[in-house]
Amino acid sequence: MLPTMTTTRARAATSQPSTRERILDAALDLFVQRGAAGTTVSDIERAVGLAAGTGSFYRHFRSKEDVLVASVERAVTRMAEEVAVTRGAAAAIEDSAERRARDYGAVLDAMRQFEPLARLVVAERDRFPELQRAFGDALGAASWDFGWDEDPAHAIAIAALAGYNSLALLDAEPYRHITPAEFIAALIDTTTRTEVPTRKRKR
Amino acid sequence: MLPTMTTTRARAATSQPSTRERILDAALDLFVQRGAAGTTVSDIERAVGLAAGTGSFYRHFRSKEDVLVASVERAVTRMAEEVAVTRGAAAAIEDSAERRARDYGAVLDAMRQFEPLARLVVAERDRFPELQRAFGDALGAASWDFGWDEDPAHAIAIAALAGYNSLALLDAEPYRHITPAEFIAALIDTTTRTEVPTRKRKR
DNA sequence: GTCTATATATCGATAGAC
DNA sequence: GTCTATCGATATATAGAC
Repeated sequence: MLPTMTTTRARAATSQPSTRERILDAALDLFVQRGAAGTTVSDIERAVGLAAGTGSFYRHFRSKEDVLVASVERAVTRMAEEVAVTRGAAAAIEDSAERRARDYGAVLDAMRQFEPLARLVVAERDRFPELQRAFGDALGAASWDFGWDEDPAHAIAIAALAGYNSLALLDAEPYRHITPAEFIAALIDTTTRTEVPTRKRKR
Repeated sequence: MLPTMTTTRARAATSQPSTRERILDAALDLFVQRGAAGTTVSDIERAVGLAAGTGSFYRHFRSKEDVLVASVERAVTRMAEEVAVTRGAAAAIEDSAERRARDYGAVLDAMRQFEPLARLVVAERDRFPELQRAFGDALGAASWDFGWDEDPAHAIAIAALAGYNSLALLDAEPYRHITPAEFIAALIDTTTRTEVPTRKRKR
């Protein structure tokens, strides 16, 4: 309401990010890398060029927990927006196989980006339930939602992408030696040859 | 070599676990739950019934990092042995579909067990590279190893199980509402209808 | 093998000068 | 908005009595 309150918004229109925003970015990096408990306020201050150990941080946030929640919520929202755009572009493609390849590629990219953030949320959600809620909202906004009964094969494909991502991250064999393109191609091939209009056997 | 050195092994044959072993168990639980940095030596002491704040812990381990590495290595080895046994039992089944269902069930169970440990390893592997090595060895011992070129459909199925596991853990839709049995059944169904000896079209 | 007591360091956070 | 200085709480770790 007061004139001075417009500072943040005014600066957002210019080039240089405010110290508050730089703290949000740097803090998230540290939280993801070392965990919330493993990150000190001094670390954050040092990362944004403030003198470590002085409480300069507290002119921008009320506590370490405050910046944890704020930074995760911001990052999760941003990523969800990007993913929705990328997947939307892929959805416009005509050819069926090509469209799936592009969509799966976009999904896998999104998972790669989301994964460090997801790890942080899972690790801290007991202490900060807000994080879990923000993450769930973001998944919805990213049009991550789809039915199981309508298309189980698609749900399985998405799960396979998620599994490939985390297994490759763990350096597990053979996934660490398979490229994303190879995996996606095989995935489409495996889940495609079912387009038979005839009813199948038992059950 | 000395007579007093046999204490640990001697007690292992009896009923009650030594304080050292109780520390290993309790510490791992805490590390998984709160992270390494979020767990204090006092927490560990309290969890095993020692007075918190006194340094009794240090009569059994030289440091917190010491018990972190030791507890993860022990747990990872134990789990790998259990998994190998369970999967071995499933491999003896005659019927193909039934064997796959049992094997996938065993794999999924193993993933559920391994997952908290895997999270801890991924979170701390930058600071403790030994953990990553121990985890990799365990994956090998658990007969987690298989080829991509020989059977990509199987590799995709394993990835799908891993993805289902982590997505359900994230409370993502629709996976949180699908039971393991349902998912496995659909997975087998999807990756099965390909047993056609005839060559398929293009490429 | 467990406790008391304590050394030493670091953490989150605040008050106040500039 | 940033720094100096500092408080109070808590952390790892050690020495020594029992």
